[in-house]
Amino acid sequence: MEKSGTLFEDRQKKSDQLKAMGINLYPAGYHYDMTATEAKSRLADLDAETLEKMNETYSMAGRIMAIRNFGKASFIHIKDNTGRIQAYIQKDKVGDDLFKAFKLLDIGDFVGLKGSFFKTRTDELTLLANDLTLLSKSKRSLPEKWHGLTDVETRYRQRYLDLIVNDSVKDVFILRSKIVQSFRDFFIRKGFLEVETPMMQPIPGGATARPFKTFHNALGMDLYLRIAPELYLKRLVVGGLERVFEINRNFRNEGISIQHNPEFTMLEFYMAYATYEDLMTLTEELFTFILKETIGTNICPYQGHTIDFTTPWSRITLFDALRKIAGVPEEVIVEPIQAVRYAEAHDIPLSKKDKHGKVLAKIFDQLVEPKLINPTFIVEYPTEISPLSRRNDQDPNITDRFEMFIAGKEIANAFTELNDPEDQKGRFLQQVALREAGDEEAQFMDEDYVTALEYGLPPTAGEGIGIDRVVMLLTDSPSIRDVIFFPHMRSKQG
RNA sequence: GGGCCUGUAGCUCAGUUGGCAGAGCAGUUGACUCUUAAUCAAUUGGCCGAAGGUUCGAGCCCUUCCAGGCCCA
Repeated sequence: MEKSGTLFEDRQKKSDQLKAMGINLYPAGYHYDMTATEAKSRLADLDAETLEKMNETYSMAGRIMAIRNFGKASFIHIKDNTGRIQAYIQKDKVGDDLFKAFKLLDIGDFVGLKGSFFKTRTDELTLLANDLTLLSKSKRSLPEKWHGLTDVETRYRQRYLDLIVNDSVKDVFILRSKIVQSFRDFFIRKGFLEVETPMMQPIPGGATARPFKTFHNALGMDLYLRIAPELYLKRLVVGGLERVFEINRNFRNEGISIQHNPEFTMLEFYMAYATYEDLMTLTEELFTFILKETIGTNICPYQGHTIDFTTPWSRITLFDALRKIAGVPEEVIVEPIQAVRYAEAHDIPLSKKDKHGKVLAKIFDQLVEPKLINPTFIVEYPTEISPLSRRNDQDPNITDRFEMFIAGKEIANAFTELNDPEDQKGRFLQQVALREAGDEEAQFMDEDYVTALEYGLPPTAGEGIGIDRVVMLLTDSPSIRDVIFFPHMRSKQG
Protein backbone atom coordinates (compact mmCIF):
# COMPACT_ATOMS: atom_id res chain seq x y z
CA MET A 1 0.00 0.00 0.00
CA GLU A 2 3.04 2.25 0.19
CA LYS A 3 3.51 4.81 -2.51
CA SER A 4 7.15 3.79 -2.84
CA GLY A 5 6.10 0.64 -4.72
CA THR A 6 7.64 0.24 -8.15
CA LEU A 7 4.27 0.08 -9.87
CA PHE A 8 3.34 3.41 -8.36
CA GLU A 9 6.68 4.90 -9.42
CA ASP A 10 6.24 3.60 -12.98
CA ARG A 11 2.95 5.39 -13.22
CA GLN A 12 4.33 8.50 -11.60
CA LYS A 13 7.03 8.61 -14.30
CA LYS A 14 4.48 8.20 -17.04
CA SER A 15 2.40 10.97 -15.49
CA ASP A 16 5.44 13.26 -15.57
CA GLN A 17 6.06 12.40 -19.21
CA LEU A 18 2.43 13.11 -20.10
CA LYS A 19 2.62 16.44 -18.28
CA ALA A 20 5.81 17.27 -20.19
CA MET A 21 3.86 16.67 -23.40
CA GLY A 22 1.38 19.33 -22.24
CA ILE A 23 -1.34 16.88 -21.33
CA ASN A 24 -3.62 17.64 -18.40
CA LEU A 25 -3.88 14.52 -16.25
CA TYR A 26 -7.09 15.68 -14.60
CA PRO A 27 -9.14 17.84 -16.97
CA ALA A 28 -12.62 19.03 -16.01
CA GLY A 29 -15.49 17.06 -17.49
CA TYR A 30 -16.09 15.51 -20.89
CA HIS A 31 -19.14 15.45 -23.12
CA TYR A 32 -20.03 12.04 -24.53
CA ASP A 33 -22.97 11.01 -26.67
CA MET A 34 -22.83 7.23 -26.55
CA THR A 35 -22.56 4.52 -23.90
CA ALA A 36 -21.29 0.96 -24.24
CA THR A 37 -24.68 -0.66 -23.87
CA GLU A 38 -26.47 1.83 -26.10
CA ALA A 39 -23.87 1.32 -28.80
CA LYS A 40 -24.28 -2.42 -28.64
CA SER A 41 -28.09 -2.34 -28.68
CA ARG A 42 -28.21 0.12 -31.58
CA LEU A 43 -25.28 -0.99 -33.69
CA ALA A 44 -24.18 -4.52 -32.85
CA ASP A 45 -26.78 -6.16 -35.07
CA LEU A 46 -25.78 -4.20 -38.17
CA ASP A 47 -23.45 -5.94 -40.60
CA ALA A 48 -19.95 -4.64 -41.21
CA GLU A 49 -20.77 -2.94 -44.52
CA THR A 50 -23.83 -1.05 -43.27
CA LEU A 51 -21.86 0.11 -40.29
CA GLU A 52 -19.02 1.34 -42.48
CA LYS A 53 -21.37 3.21 -44.81
CA MET A 54 -23.04 4.97 -41.86
CA ASN A 55 -19.65 6.33 -40.80
CA GLU A 56 -21.17 8.19 -37.87
CA THR A 57 -18.92 9.70 -35.26
CA TYR A 58 -19.62 9.19 -31.57
CA SER A 59 -17.88 10.13 -28.37
CA MET A 60 -17.60 7.85 -25.36
CA ALA A 61 -16.00 7.96 -21.92
CA GLY A 62 -14.86 5.22 -19.59
CA ARG A 63 -12.13 3.44 -17.69
CA ILE A 64 -9.51 1.41 -19.56
CA MET A 65 -9.89 -2.20 -18.42
CA ALA A 66 -7.61 -3.98 -20.92
CA ILE A 67 -4.89 -3.03 -23.37
CA ARG A 68 -3.58 -5.28 -26.17
CA ASN A 69 -0.73 -3.65 -28.00
CA PHE A 70 0.46 -4.31 -31.57
CA GLY A 71 3.32 -1.94 -32.12
CA LYS A 72 1.56 0.66 -34.23
CA ALA A 73 -1.98 -0.18 -33.14
CA SER A 74 -3.78 -1.25 -30.03
CA PHE A 75 -7.05 -2.74 -28.87
CA ILE A 76 -8.41 -1.53 -25.59
CA HIS A 77 -11.58 -2.25 -23.64
CA ILE A 78 -13.19 0.60 -21.80
CA LYS A 79 -15.87 0.26 -19.15
CA ASP A 80 -18.54 2.82 -18.45
CA ASN A 81 -21.58 2.81 -16.18
CA THR A 82 -23.44 0.57 -18.63
CA GLY A 83 -20.86 -1.99 -19.65
CA ARG A 84 -17.71 -2.64 -21.64
CA ILE A 85 -16.84 -1.90 -25.23
CA GLN A 86 -13.75 -2.35 -27.36
CA ALA A 87 -11.90 0.46 -29.07
CA TYR A 88 -9.13 0.33 -31.66
CA ILE A 89 -6.35 2.90 -31.56
CA GLN A 90 -4.24 3.11 -34.73
CA LYS A 91 -1.15 5.24 -35.07
CA ASP A 92 -2.19 6.22 -38.63
CA LYS A 93 -5.59 7.30 -37.41
CA VAL A 94 -4.77 9.31 -34.30
CA GLY A 95 -1.38 10.62 -35.36
CA ASP A 96 2.13 10.17 -33.98
CA ASP A 97 1.89 12.53 -31.01
CA LEU A 98 -1.40 11.21 -29.68
CA PHE A 99 -0.28 7.63 -30.20
CA LYS A 100 2.87 8.34 -28.25
CA ALA A 101 0.76 9.74 -25.42
CA PHE A 102 -1.57 6.76 -25.62
CA LYS A 103 1.38 4.43 -25.06
CA LEU A 104 1.84 6.11 -21.68
CA LEU A 105 -1.68 5.25 -20.54
CA ASP A 106 -2.42 2.38 -18.17
CA ILE A 107 -5.20 0.04 -17.28
CA GLY A 108 -7.36 2.00 -14.86
CA ASP A 109 -7.05 5.37 -16.60
CA PHE A 110 -10.20 7.17 -17.70
CA VAL A 111 -10.31 8.24 -21.32
CA GLY A 112 -12.65 9.98 -23.69
CA LEU A 113 -12.77 8.59 -27.24
CA LYS A 114 -14.20 9.91 -30.48
CA GLY A 115 -14.60 7.80 -33.60
CA SER A 116 -16.83 5.60 -35.70
CA PHE A 117 -17.85 2.02 -35.13
CA PHE A 118 -16.76 -1.00 -37.14
CA LYS A 119 -16.86 -4.76 -36.78
CA THR A 120 -13.69 -6.77 -36.23
CA ARG A 121 -13.01 -10.09 -37.93
CA THR A 122 -14.45 -11.78 -34.88
CA ASP A 123 -17.58 -9.62 -35.29
CA GLU A 124 -17.03 -7.48 -32.19
CA LEU A 125 -18.44 -3.98 -32.34
CA THR A 126 -15.44 -1.68 -31.92
CA LEU A 127 -14.90 2.05 -31.84
CA LEU A 128 -12.21 3.10 -34.31
CA ALA A 129 -10.77 6.08 -32.50
CA ASN A 130 -9.67 9.21 -34.31
CA ASP A 131 -9.33 11.20 -31.11
CA LEU A 132 -8.43 10.28 -27.57
CA THR A 133 -8.41 12.37 -24.38
CA LEU A 134 -6.98 11.42 -21.02
CA LEU A 135 -9.73 12.16 -18.48
CA SER A 136 -8.11 10.93 -15.28
CA LYS A 137 -4.78 9.22 -14.59
CA SER A 138 -4.79 6.16 -12.35
CA LYS A 139 -1.67 5.80 -10.23
CA ARG A 140 -2.33 2.39 -8.76
CA SER A 141 -2.69 -0.88 -10.60
CA LEU A 142 -6.03 -2.63 -10.52
CA PRO A 143 -6.50 -6.25 -9.38
CA GLU A 144 -5.75 -8.94 -11.91
CA LYS A 145 -7.95 -9.28 -14.98
CA TRP A 146 -8.53 -13.03 -14.74
CA HIS A 147 -8.89 -13.96 -11.06
CA GLY A 148 -10.09 -10.51 -10.12
CA LEU A 149 -10.33 -9.52 -6.48
CA THR A 150 -11.39 -12.30 -4.12
CA ASP A 151 -9.89 -11.32 -0.78
CA VAL A 152 -13.03 -10.53 1.20
CA GLU A 153 -11.31 -8.10 3.50
CA THR A 154 -10.04 -5.96 0.62
CA ARG A 155 -13.40 -6.25 -1.14
CA TYR A 156 -15.16 -4.71 1.87
CA ARG A 157 -12.49 -2.21 2.87
CA GLN A 158 -11.95 -1.00 -0.70
CA ARG A 159 -15.37 -1.60 -2.13
CA TYR A 160 -14.56 0.61 -5.13
CA LEU A 161 -12.05 -2.01 -6.29
CA ASP A 162 -14.66 -4.71 -5.85
CA LEU A 163 -17.06 -2.67 -7.97
CA ILE A 164 -14.47 -2.03 -10.68
CA VAL A 165 -13.47 -5.64 -11.20
CA ASN A 166 -16.43 -7.75 -10.01
CA ASP A 167 -19.39 -6.83 -12.20
CA SER A 168 -21.87 -8.94 -10.24
CA VAL A 169 -21.35 -6.74 -7.16
CA LYS A 170 -22.83 -3.78 -8.95
CA ASP A 171 -25.81 -5.88 -10.04
CA VAL A 172 -26.57 -6.74 -6.40
CA PHE A 173 -26.61 -3.08 -5.42
CA ILE A 174 -28.66 -2.06 -8.44
CA LEU A 175 -31.21 -4.66 -7.40
CA ARG A 176 -31.04 -3.38 -3.84
CA SER A 177 -31.93 0.08 -5.07
CA LYS A 178 -34.87 -1.30 -7.08
CA ILE A 179 -36.12 -3.26 -4.08
CA VAL A 180 -36.06 -0.17 -1.84
CA GLN A 181 -37.75 1.84 -4.59
CA SER A 182 -40.53 -0.73 -4.94
CA PHE A 183 -41.13 -0.78 -1.19
CA ARG A 184 -41.62 3.00 -1.44
CA ASP A 185 -43.88 2.68 -4.46
CA PHE A 186 -46.07 0.14 -2.70
CA PHE A 187 -46.67 2.24 0.39
CA ILE A 188 -47.11 5.47 -1.54
CA ARG A 189 -49.76 3.77 -3.68
CA LYS A 190 -51.50 2.58 -0.51
CA GLY A 191 -51.78 6.14 0.72
CA PHE A 192 -48.93 6.06 3.24
CA LEU A 193 -46.85 9.14 3.98
CA GLU A 194 -43.08 8.72 4.02
CA VAL A 195 -41.64 10.39 7.11
CA GLU A 196 -38.34 10.80 8.94
CA THR A 197 -38.01 10.59 12.71
CA PRO A 198 -35.02 11.14 15.01
CA MET A 199 -31.92 9.03 14.59
CA MET A 200 -30.63 10.50 17.86
CA GLN A 201 -32.99 9.84 20.73
CA PRO A 202 -32.86 10.76 24.42
CA ILE A 203 -34.52 7.43 25.28
CA PRO A 204 -33.78 4.58 22.87
CA GLY A 205 -37.01 2.65 22.43
CA GLY A 206 -39.07 0.44 20.20
CA ALA A 207 -36.90 -2.65 20.30
CA THR A 208 -35.01 -4.96 22.59
CA ALA A 209 -31.36 -4.17 21.94
CA ARG A 210 -28.31 -2.36 23.27
CA PRO A 211 -27.93 1.15 21.86
CA PHE A 212 -24.91 3.26 20.89
CA LYS A 213 -24.49 6.23 23.17
CA THR A 214 -23.29 9.72 22.27
CA PHE A 215 -23.26 13.17 23.81
CA HIS A 216 -24.67 16.47 22.65
CA ASN A 217 -22.30 19.22 23.78
CA ALA A 218 -24.57 22.26 23.47
CA LEU A 219 -27.53 20.59 25.13
CA GLY A 220 -25.25 18.88 27.62
CA MET A 221 -27.15 15.62 27.38
CA ASP A 222 -26.68 11.98 26.47
CA LEU A 223 -28.27 10.84 23.26
CA TYR A 224 -28.62 7.38 21.80
CA LEU A 225 -28.54 6.30 18.17
CA ARG A 226 -31.93 4.84 17.59
CA ILE A 227 -32.53 1.11 17.77
CA ALA A 228 -35.96 1.61 16.16
CA PRO A 229 -38.20 4.47 15.02
CA GLU A 230 -41.31 2.79 16.44
CA LEU A 231 -42.29 5.07 19.30
CA TYR A 232 -41.87 8.22 17.18
CA LEU A 233 -43.90 6.81 14.31
CA LYS A 234 -46.75 5.96 16.68
CA ARG A 235 -46.61 9.52 18.05
CA LEU A 236 -47.28 10.60 14.47
CA VAL A 237 -50.31 8.34 14.32
CA VAL A 238 -51.50 9.97 17.57
CA GLY A 239 -51.07 13.23 15.67
CA GLY A 240 -53.49 12.06 13.00
CA LEU A 241 -51.12 10.77 10.33
CA GLU A 242 -53.03 7.54 9.89
CA ARG A 243 -50.65 5.84 7.50
CA VAL A 244 -46.92 6.47 7.82
CA PHE A 245 -43.76 4.64 6.86
CA GLU A 246 -40.06 5.20 7.23
CA ILE A 247 -37.16 3.48 5.50
CA ASN A 248 -34.00 4.33 7.37
CA ARG A 249 -31.07 3.13 9.40
CA ASN A 250 -31.22 1.56 12.85
CA PHE A 251 -28.16 1.08 15.06
CA ARG A 252 -27.64 -1.76 17.47
CA ASN A 253 -24.58 -2.19 19.64
CA GLU A 254 -24.23 -5.92 19.10
CA GLY A 255 -21.85 -8.41 17.59
CA ILE A 256 -21.20 -8.54 13.87
CA SER A 257 -22.17 -11.68 12.02
CA ILE A 258 -23.23 -13.02 8.67
CA GLN A 259 -26.68 -11.62 9.46
CA HIS A 260 -25.87 -8.57 11.59
CA ASN A 261 -24.28 -5.23 10.84
CA PRO A 262 -24.27 -2.55 13.57
CA GLU A 263 -26.22 -0.26 11.27
CA PHE A 264 -28.89 -1.75 9.07
CA THR A 265 -31.87 -0.56 7.10
CA MET A 266 -35.35 -1.04 8.41
CA LEU A 267 -38.76 -0.34 6.99
CA GLU A 268 -41.42 0.43 9.56
CA PHE A 269 -45.01 1.29 8.74
CA TYR A 270 -48.10 2.03 10.81
CA MET A 271 -51.68 1.79 9.72
CA ALA A 272 -54.51 3.17 11.83
CA TYR A 273 -57.65 1.05 12.23
CA ALA A 274 -55.85 -2.09 11.01
CA THR A 275 -55.07 -5.23 13.01
CA TYR A 276 -52.08 -7.56 12.85
CA GLU A 277 -54.28 -9.90 10.83
CA ASP A 278 -54.80 -7.18 8.22
CA LEU A 279 -51.04 -6.74 8.09
CA MET A 280 -50.47 -10.41 7.30
CA THR A 281 -52.61 -10.03 4.21
CA LEU A 282 -50.93 -6.72 3.40
CA THR A 283 -47.50 -8.31 3.80
CA GLU A 284 -48.40 -11.04 1.32
CA GLU A 285 -49.59 -8.38 -1.10
CA LEU A 286 -46.43 -6.33 -0.47
CA PHE A 287 -44.02 -9.16 -1.23
CA THR A 288 -45.99 -10.22 -4.29
CA PHE A 289 -45.59 -6.65 -5.55
CA ILE A 290 -41.90 -6.39 -4.67
CA LEU A 291 -41.08 -9.67 -6.40
CA LYS A 292 -43.01 -8.71 -9.50
CA GLU A 293 -41.25 -5.33 -9.68
CA THR A 294 -37.75 -6.66 -9.08
CA ILE A 295 -36.99 -10.27 -9.98
CA GLY A 296 -40.27 -10.80 -11.84
CA THR A 297 -41.06 -14.22 -10.40
CA ASN A 298 -42.73 -15.80 -7.37
CA ILE A 299 -40.03 -18.41 -6.94
CA CYS A 300 -36.66 -17.37 -5.65
CA PRO A 301 -33.53 -19.51 -5.25
CA TYR A 302 -31.68 -18.92 -2.01
CA GLN A 303 -28.48 -20.72 -0.99
CA GLY A 304 -29.64 -24.08 -2.28
CA HIS A 305 -33.26 -23.62 -1.22
CA THR A 306 -36.14 -22.77 -3.50
CA ILE A 307 -38.39 -20.25 -1.85
CA ASP A 308 -41.97 -20.13 -3.03
CA PHE A 309 -43.64 -16.79 -2.32
CA THR A 310 -47.01 -17.87 -3.69
CA THR A 311 -49.78 -16.68 -1.35
CA PRO A 312 -51.43 -17.43 1.01
CA TRP A 313 -48.49 -18.16 3.30
CA SER A 314 -48.88 -20.56 6.19
CA ARG A 315 -49.92 -19.11 9.55
CA ILE A 316 -49.23 -20.99 12.73
CA THR A 317 -49.14 -19.97 16.37
CA LEU A 318 -45.84 -19.91 18.20
CA PHE A 319 -46.97 -22.71 20.52
CA ASP A 320 -48.27 -24.85 17.65
CA ALA A 321 -45.00 -24.31 15.79
CA LEU A 322 -43.13 -25.58 18.86
CA ARG A 323 -45.42 -28.61 19.08
CA LYS A 324 -45.71 -29.50 15.41
CA ILE A 325 -42.45 -28.33 13.85
CA ALA A 326 -40.03 -28.99 16.73
CA GLY A 327 -42.03 -31.75 18.47
CA VAL A 328 -41.85 -29.96 21.81
CA PRO A 329 -43.92 -31.83 24.44
CA GLU A 330 -47.00 -30.15 25.92
CA GLU A 331 -45.64 -29.88 29.48
CA VAL A 332 -42.78 -27.69 28.18
CA ILE A 333 -45.34 -25.26 26.81
CA VAL A 334 -47.44 -25.11 29.97
CA GLU A 335 -44.86 -25.52 32.73
CA PRO A 336 -41.96 -23.07 33.08
CA ILE A 337 -39.70 -25.53 34.89
CA GLN A 338 -40.18 -28.14 32.18
CA ALA A 339 -39.32 -25.53 29.55
CA VAL A 340 -36.04 -24.75 31.29
CA ARG A 341 -35.18 -28.47 31.53
CA TYR A 342 -36.04 -28.99 27.89
CA ALA A 343 -33.85 -26.04 26.82
CA GLU A 344 -30.94 -27.29 28.91
CA ALA A 345 -31.34 -30.78 27.48
CA HIS A 346 -31.05 -29.26 23.99
CA ASP A 347 -27.99 -27.16 24.86
CA ILE A 348 -29.91 -23.93 24.46
CA PRO A 349 -28.20 -21.32 26.62
CA LEU A 350 -30.52 -19.46 28.97
CA SER A 351 -30.14 -16.56 31.33
CA LYS A 352 -31.26 -17.18 34.92
CA LYS A 353 -33.71 -14.29 34.59
CA ASP A 354 -35.47 -15.76 31.56
CA LYS A 355 -39.11 -16.32 32.28
CA HIS A 356 -41.28 -18.92 30.59
CA GLY A 357 -42.08 -16.88 27.50
CA LYS A 358 -38.44 -16.00 26.89
CA VAL A 359 -37.37 -19.62 27.32
CA LEU A 360 -39.97 -20.76 24.81
CA ALA A 361 -38.83 -18.03 22.41
CA LYS A 362 -35.24 -19.28 22.68
CA ILE A 363 -36.36 -22.86 22.05
CA PHE A 364 -38.25 -21.55 19.03
CA ASP A 365 -35.19 -19.66 17.72
CA GLN A 366 -33.07 -22.77 17.98
CA LEU A 367 -35.40 -25.55 16.87
CA VAL A 368 -38.12 -24.01 14.71
CA GLU A 369 -36.68 -20.91 13.01
CA PRO A 370 -34.11 -22.73 10.83
CA LYS A 371 -36.89 -24.96 9.47
CA LEU A 372 -39.06 -22.11 8.20
CA ILE A 373 -37.98 -21.91 4.56
CA ASN A 374 -41.04 -20.72 2.66
CA PRO A 375 -42.59 -17.51 4.01
CA THR A 376 -44.36 -18.36 7.28
CA PHE A 377 -46.26 -16.24 9.76
CA ILE A 378 -45.75 -17.22 13.38
CA VAL A 379 -48.55 -15.63 15.44
CA GLU A 380 -49.42 -15.03 19.08
CA TYR A 381 -46.27 -14.18 21.01
CA PRO A 382 -46.04 -14.19 24.81
CA THR A 383 -46.89 -10.80 26.34
CA GLU A 384 -43.73 -10.92 28.43
CA ILE A 385 -41.50 -10.60 25.34
CA SER A 386 -43.81 -8.16 23.51
CA PRO A 387 -43.87 -4.99 25.62
CA LEU A 388 -45.39 -2.81 22.88
CA SER A 389 -48.02 -5.23 21.56
CA ARG A 390 -51.70 -5.32 22.35
CA ARG A 391 -52.91 -8.22 24.48
CA ASN A 392 -55.03 -10.87 22.85
CA ASP A 393 -58.73 -10.54 23.75
CA GLN A 394 -59.01 -14.24 24.64
CA ASP A 395 -55.70 -14.70 26.45
CA PRO A 396 -53.93 -11.73 28.10
CA ASN A 397 -50.68 -13.73 28.32
CA ILE A 398 -50.26 -13.61 24.57
CA THR A 399 -50.33 -10.66 22.17
CA ASP A 400 -51.78 -9.91 18.75
CA ARG A 401 -48.40 -10.21 17.12
CA PHE A 402 -46.68 -12.07 14.32
CA GLU A 403 -43.20 -12.53 13.00
CA MET A 404 -42.59 -13.61 9.44
CA PHE A 405 -39.75 -15.96 8.52
CA ILE A 406 -38.13 -16.88 5.22
CA ALA A 407 -35.15 -19.18 4.70
CA GLY A 408 -34.72 -19.56 8.45
CA LYS A 409 -34.40 -15.80 8.95
CA GLU A 410 -36.69 -13.39 10.73
CA ILE A 411 -37.81 -10.95 8.05
CA ALA A 412 -40.71 -9.07 9.63
CA ASN A 413 -42.15 -8.33 13.05
CA ALA A 414 -45.63 -6.87 13.42
CA PHE A 415 -48.40 -6.41 15.89
CA THR A 416 -51.56 -4.65 16.75
CA GLU A 417 -50.22 -1.73 18.74
CA LEU A 418 -50.75 -1.45 22.46
CA ASN A 419 -52.75 1.79 22.75
CA ASP A 420 -53.93 1.46 26.35
CA PRO A 421 -51.65 3.93 28.18
CA GLU A 422 -52.14 2.24 31.53
CA ASP A 423 -51.16 -1.18 30.22
CA GLN A 424 -48.22 0.39 28.36
CA LYS A 425 -46.95 2.04 31.51
CA GLY A 426 -47.13 -1.27 33.35
CA ARG A 427 -45.21 -3.02 30.58
CA PHE A 428 -42.51 -0.34 30.65
CA LEU A 429 -42.23 -0.82 34.41
CA GLN A 430 -41.69 -4.54 33.87
CA GLN A 431 -38.93 -3.74 31.41
CA VAL A 432 -37.35 -1.32 33.86
CA ALA A 433 -37.36 -4.09 36.47
CA LEU A 434 -35.60 -6.40 34.02
CA ARG A 435 -33.04 -3.71 33.29
CA GLU A 436 -32.42 -3.15 36.97
CA ALA A 437 -31.91 -6.90 37.30
CA GLY A 438 -29.11 -6.62 34.75
CA ASP A 439 -30.77 -7.13 31.38
CA GLU A 440 -29.01 -4.51 29.21
CA GLU A 441 -31.38 -5.13 26.33
CA ALA A 442 -34.52 -4.39 28.33
CA GLN A 443 -36.41 -1.27 27.36
CA PHE A 444 -36.51 2.11 29.09
CA MET A 445 -39.51 3.88 30.55
CA ASP A 446 -40.66 6.51 28.07
CA GLU A 447 -43.04 8.79 29.96
CA ASP A 448 -43.42 11.12 27.01
CA TYR A 449 -44.62 8.23 24.87
CA VAL A 450 -47.13 7.20 27.54
CA THR A 451 -48.38 10.80 27.58
CA ALA A 452 -48.89 10.59 23.81
CA LEU A 453 -50.93 7.42 24.30
CA GLU A 454 -52.97 9.19 26.95
CA TYR A 455 -54.11 11.65 24.29
CA GLY A 456 -55.33 8.65 22.31
CA LEU A 457 -53.74 6.39 19.71
CA PRO A 458 -56.40 4.98 17.41
CA PRO A 459 -56.43 1.20 17.04
CA THR A 460 -53.35 0.71 14.90
CA ALA A 461 -51.18 -2.07 13.56
CA GLY A 462 -47.52 -1.66 12.69
CA GLU A 463 -44.76 -3.69 11.13
CA GLY A 464 -41.01 -3.65 10.69
CA ILE A 465 -39.23 -5.34 7.80
CA GLY A 466 -35.48 -5.86 7.63
CA ILE A 467 -34.57 -4.47 4.24
CA ASP A 468 -31.04 -5.90 4.17
CA ARG A 469 -32.41 -9.38 4.73
CA VAL A 470 -34.96 -9.02 1.97
CA VAL A 471 -32.15 -7.89 -0.34
CA MET A 472 -30.07 -10.90 0.73
CA LEU A 473 -32.95 -13.21 -0.19
CA LEU A 474 -33.65 -11.68 -3.57
CA THR A 475 -29.98 -11.48 -4.56
CA ASP A 476 -29.11 -14.94 -3.18
CA SER A 477 -26.44 -13.36 -0.96
CA PRO A 478 -25.23 -15.47 1.99
CA SER A 479 -23.94 -12.51 4.03
CA ILE A 480 -25.41 -9.15 4.99
CA ARG A 481 -22.00 -7.73 4.05
CA ASP A 482 -22.73 -8.60 0.45
CA VAL A 483 -25.66 -6.18 0.39
CA ILE A 484 -24.13 -3.29 2.37
CA PHE A 485 -21.54 -1.23 0.49
CA PHE A 486 -19.31 -0.52 3.47
CA PRO A 487 -19.84 -3.10 6.21
CA HIS A 488 -18.21 -2.22 9.51
CA MET A 489 -14.71 -3.51 10.20
CA ARG A 490 -12.04 -2.88 12.76
CA SER A 491 -9.77 -0.09 11.70
CA LYS A 492 -6.50 -1.32 10.36
CA GLN A 493 -3.45 -0.35 12.41
CA GLY A 494 -0.23 0.64 10.73
C1' G B 1 -16.47 -13.99 24.56
C1' G B 2 -15.10 -19.54 22.80
C1' G B 3 -13.60 -23.10 18.70
C1' C B 4 -11.67 -23.94 13.74
C1' C B 5 -9.29 -21.71 9.50
C1' U B 6 -6.61 -17.78 6.76
C1' G B 7 -2.66 -13.76 6.21
C1' U B 8 3.87 -14.84 1.17
C1' A B 9 5.05 -9.52 -4.98
C1' G B 10 -0.14 -4.65 -7.11
C1' C B 11 -3.76 -9.23 -7.83
C1' U B 12 -4.49 -14.82 -7.71
C1' C B 13 -1.74 -18.50 -5.45
C1' A B 14 2.63 -22.39 -4.63
C1' G B 15 6.45 -23.03 -1.03
C1' U B 16 8.81 -30.43 0.35
C1' U B 17 11.75 -32.92 6.90
C1' G B 18 13.54 -26.31 9.39
C1' G B 19 18.52 -25.36 4.60
C1' C B 20 19.50 -19.53 -1.35
C1' A B 21 11.88 -16.53 -1.62
C1' G B 22 8.67 -19.02 -6.37
C1' A B 23 4.73 -19.10 -10.54
C1' G B 24 0.80 -16.82 -13.49
C1' C B 25 -1.31 -12.14 -14.40
C1' A B 26 -0.03 -6.88 -13.92
C1' G B 27 4.62 -3.78 -14.67
C1' U B 28 9.35 -2.67 -17.57
C1' U B 29 12.34 -3.38 -22.39
C1' G B 30 12.21 -5.26 -27.42
C1' A B 31 9.19 -7.45 -31.88
C1' C B 32 4.28 -7.09 -33.87
C1' U B 33 -1.70 -2.63 -37.54
C1' C B 34 -8.08 -7.51 -36.37
C1' U B 35 -6.60 -8.71 -30.75
C1' U B 36 -9.89 -10.15 -26.84
C1' A B 37 -6.79 -14.42 -20.51
C1' A B 38 -3.37 -11.63 -27.68
C1' U B 39 1.44 -13.90 -28.89
C1' C B 40 6.99 -14.28 -28.75
C1' A B 41 11.78 -12.92 -26.19
C1' A B 42 14.09 -10.69 -22.05
C1' U B 43 13.37 -8.51 -17.27
C1' U B 44 12.05 -5.62 -12.49
C1' G B 45 9.40 -6.34 -8.18
C1' G B 46 9.37 -9.26 -1.14
C1' C B 47 9.00 -5.89 6.41
C1' C B 48 6.69 -13.91 4.10
C1' G B 49 0.53 -9.62 9.03
C1' A B 50 3.58 -7.69 13.80
C1' A B 51 6.71 -8.65 18.03
C1' G B 52 9.26 -12.11 20.85
C1' G B 53 11.27 -17.23 21.46
C1' U B 54 13.60 -22.16 20.05
C1' U B 55 17.67 -23.30 16.55
C1' C B 56 24.10 -23.17 13.54
C1' G B 57 19.87 -21.73 10.50
C1' A B 58 12.61 -20.02 10.73
C1' G B 59 7.87 -18.36 5.43
C1' C B 60 7.71 -23.29 7.98
C1' C B 61 8.19 -24.96 15.02
C1' C B 62 6.52 -22.27 19.96
C1' U B 63 4.23 -17.76 22.54
C1' U B 64 1.69 -13.19 22.39
C1' C B 65 -0.61 -9.63 19.53
C1' C B 66 -3.13 -7.49 14.90
C1' A B 67 -6.62 -8.20 10.85
C1' G B 68 -10.16 -11.27 8.27
C1' G B 69 -13.51 -15.62 7.37
C1' C B 70 -16.74 -19.60 9.14
C1' C B 71 -19.18 -21.89 13.30
C1' C B 72 -20.91 -21.32 18.33
C1' A B 73 -22.37 -17.83 22.30
